Amino acid sequence: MVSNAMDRPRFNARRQRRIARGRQRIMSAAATLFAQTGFANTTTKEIAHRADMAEGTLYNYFDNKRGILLAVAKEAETPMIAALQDPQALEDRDAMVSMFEKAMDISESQLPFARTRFSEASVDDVILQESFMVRLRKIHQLLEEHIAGRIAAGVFRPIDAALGARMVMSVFGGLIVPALRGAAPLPSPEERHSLAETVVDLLLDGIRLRDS
Amino acid sequence: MVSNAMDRPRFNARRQRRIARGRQRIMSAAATLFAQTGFANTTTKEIAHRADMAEGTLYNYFDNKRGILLAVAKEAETPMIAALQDPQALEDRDAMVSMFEKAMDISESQLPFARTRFSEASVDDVILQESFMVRLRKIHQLLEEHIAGRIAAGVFRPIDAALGARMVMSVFGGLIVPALRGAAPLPSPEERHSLAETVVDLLLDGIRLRDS
Amino acid sequence: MVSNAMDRPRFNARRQRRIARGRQRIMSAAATLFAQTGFANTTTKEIAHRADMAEGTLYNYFDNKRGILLAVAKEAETPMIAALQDPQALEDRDAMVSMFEKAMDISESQLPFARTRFSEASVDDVILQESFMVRLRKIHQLLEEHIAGRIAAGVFRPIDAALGARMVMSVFGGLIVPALRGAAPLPSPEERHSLAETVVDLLLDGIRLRDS
Amino acid sequence: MVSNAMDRPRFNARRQRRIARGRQRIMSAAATLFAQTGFANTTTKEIAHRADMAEGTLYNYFDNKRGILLAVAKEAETPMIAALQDPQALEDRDAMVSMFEKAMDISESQLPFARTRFSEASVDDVILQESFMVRLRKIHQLLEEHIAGRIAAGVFRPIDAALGARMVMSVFGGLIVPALRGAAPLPSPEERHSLAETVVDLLLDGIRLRDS
DNA sequence: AATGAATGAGATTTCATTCAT
DNA sequence: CATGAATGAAATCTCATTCAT
Repeated sequence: MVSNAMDRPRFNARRQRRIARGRQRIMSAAATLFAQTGFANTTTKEIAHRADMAEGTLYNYFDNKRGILLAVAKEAETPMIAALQDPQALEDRDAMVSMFEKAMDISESQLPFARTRFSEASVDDVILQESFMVRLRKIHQLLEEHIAGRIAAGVFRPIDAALGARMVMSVFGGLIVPALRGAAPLPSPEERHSLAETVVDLLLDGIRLRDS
Repeated sequence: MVSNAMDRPRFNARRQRRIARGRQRIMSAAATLFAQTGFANTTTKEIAHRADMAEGTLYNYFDNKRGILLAVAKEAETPMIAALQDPQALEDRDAMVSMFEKAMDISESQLPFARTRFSEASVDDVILQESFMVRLRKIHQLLEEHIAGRIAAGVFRPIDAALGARMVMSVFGGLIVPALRGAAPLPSPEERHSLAETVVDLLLDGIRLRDS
Repeated sequence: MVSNAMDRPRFNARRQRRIARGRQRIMSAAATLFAQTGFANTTTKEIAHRADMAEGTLYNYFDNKRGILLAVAKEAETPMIAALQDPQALEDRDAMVSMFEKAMDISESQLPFARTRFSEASVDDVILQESFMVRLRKIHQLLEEHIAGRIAAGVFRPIDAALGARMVMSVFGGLIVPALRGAAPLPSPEERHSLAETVVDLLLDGIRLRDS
Repeated sequence: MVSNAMDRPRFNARRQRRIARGRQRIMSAAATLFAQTGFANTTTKEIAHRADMAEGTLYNYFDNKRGILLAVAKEAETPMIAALQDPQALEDRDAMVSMFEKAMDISESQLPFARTRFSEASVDDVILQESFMVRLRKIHQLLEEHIAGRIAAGVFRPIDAALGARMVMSVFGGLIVPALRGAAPLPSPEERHSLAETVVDLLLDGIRLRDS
């Protein structure tokens, strides 16, 4: 009310930052809890407590509890896609190893977000479609294109590129899903490298055209 | 009073059948709903309605709602393990194809049970441990032994058998998990066969010792 | 329908006995349970189980659960009143001792009935009025008359007979209530005698006219 | 943020008052209802209605219905023990009269609490043990010591002090229990005085060493 | 914006009673 | 008469959301 024309922009910038910080605190708290016991078993009271604010304050940042879930699910920015968007991703063995390594590199702080998205996708249609499938399809498409290219280049056997992509994704899934399910801890960088190498070797020697 | 000794068994048999029918009706209704929207989002009212009985009747068969969940999770009898217990499972290409085919053969009626177990494992510790991990470990162990045998026989490359088992499971997971997540429909028998064949080919040509 | 005029009476007699036996079994089971955990915390299922019959069978003998309670409360036939109705009850020290002794003589099998009546009187108006107060008032009246007689005979001090009666009842209550509350075990016959003697001595030396 | 150090205490004080008022309102409402119809026959709906709040609000103050009961039972602060702790309690006739008088002085507002504790003790083990018996034993012990002292001083007859204590408690019970049971109204101050006087006279003339 | 007590709709669970067998 | 599964009304309890401060 006292603010004049000059204050606004500054206020707004600050305000934006403050709002962003608030949202972040909430999302981080929520992600951890969602990852542990699931969305439905987490109360807004718990989220507020972990975010160190009052229950009512949550509603200054989100419309409702589900809004927090959707934000958490969307936030989860795994480096998977980045890794796969690299046009060199399947260029040669080392590139593939590097790709798997990077794709498995989910930071401790990102894990709850990824877990939440993965878990709640089986229960929430919006998350399944807008957050989960969209990414999977994107990855699938990139992989398919890469593989088609390698086939055209005479490096891979002339298989169904779509199925090949699915195969690669499966193998990657076998590496990362246990951690997302909470059934296994996150692999250390060393474990990631060694896993990636072995898996790529096994994959390649099947997928690569054999010279005999 | 005189014919008690004879009546009891008959009464019990009838009673057993009636109870089994009741339990089964409830579990079947519950499994479908759990698979669709998750345990926490399914109300006892919905279960009762779908099982065509009064809400209170549920409690003549189960102690509480979670009791239904546990029964559903335990019930899920996928043919996976049976398929894998076949000592011939990895004998040759055809045996492997057949194994994958059988392991993917989840009937429409069993699917909700399997889905429930798969989904709720990430939220319910008892299910995760007693129902989910137990089976996974069993499968893993069987595969590892099979693979170690093939390596000893000079058929497979001398890789880490444990990692090989994980690889096979990953590939199988890539085939079946989408259906369990509700992200894809169950594959038809034909699709199963074709999927199994391609996947085995890709797997084998990596795992098989290359001559020349 | 087949029965003729001669059968009826015999049938009826047998029937009466059978019915009486059934009621008794139920009441005995119920009294025990009511005494342990109270009427409201006892389920018909428990009563039926303890009476070794099916739940539905209860309703062949009683209109409803409360009917069982009322019957139990009414049944409780403590020897208190009988003891007090003896015209000699307060005649001399020995008679008084004997009276207290007899009045405390609640058999193990009667205890649950007495306990139930005592406990539920504080919650159930019908029991309070029709089963509890009626008896208390009767006892009070008898005692008052006895005491008035002793005063007239110059044996007791010229006190308010009503208050004297209340005093005697209080002392008796102090002896028996703990057992009814479940706070103390039933006194053995020896304990009863010794208690009665001491209590009477204490009572008498206050109530008896002192000769100086 | 600046004035936090100062605000907190004030906030807390206000909060304490508000909470205390809430708890008190609930306990008062509950005590009245429990005293009338018993714990098991009182619904949370009734309690909330009488406390003039929504049913759910109860659970902001207590974990569950039983929590309310326990709080009510604990609250009941009868002046009995205070009266008995007076070292002069049995000093002479007037002291005894005064003691009984004070011990009977249960205010109208405290009565439901006392009634609840008395009634529910027969059904709830925690209340019986932690709330009821503890106090009875305390009273008993104090009385016993007083009496032993009077005996040593040659004022009372050389009786068993424990039994004497029980006797005093019985007489007191006879005075107060009817009110606790709901079988009689609370005595007015005048009635209390007159009752105490008569009862003490009767007690004393038995318990007091007779000169003659 | 922040607070957190109050709300009330809705979920789970209990259990006396009925009724078909 | 006996049975016990089915019923459904009612009780307890949870928790996302609101709102006065």
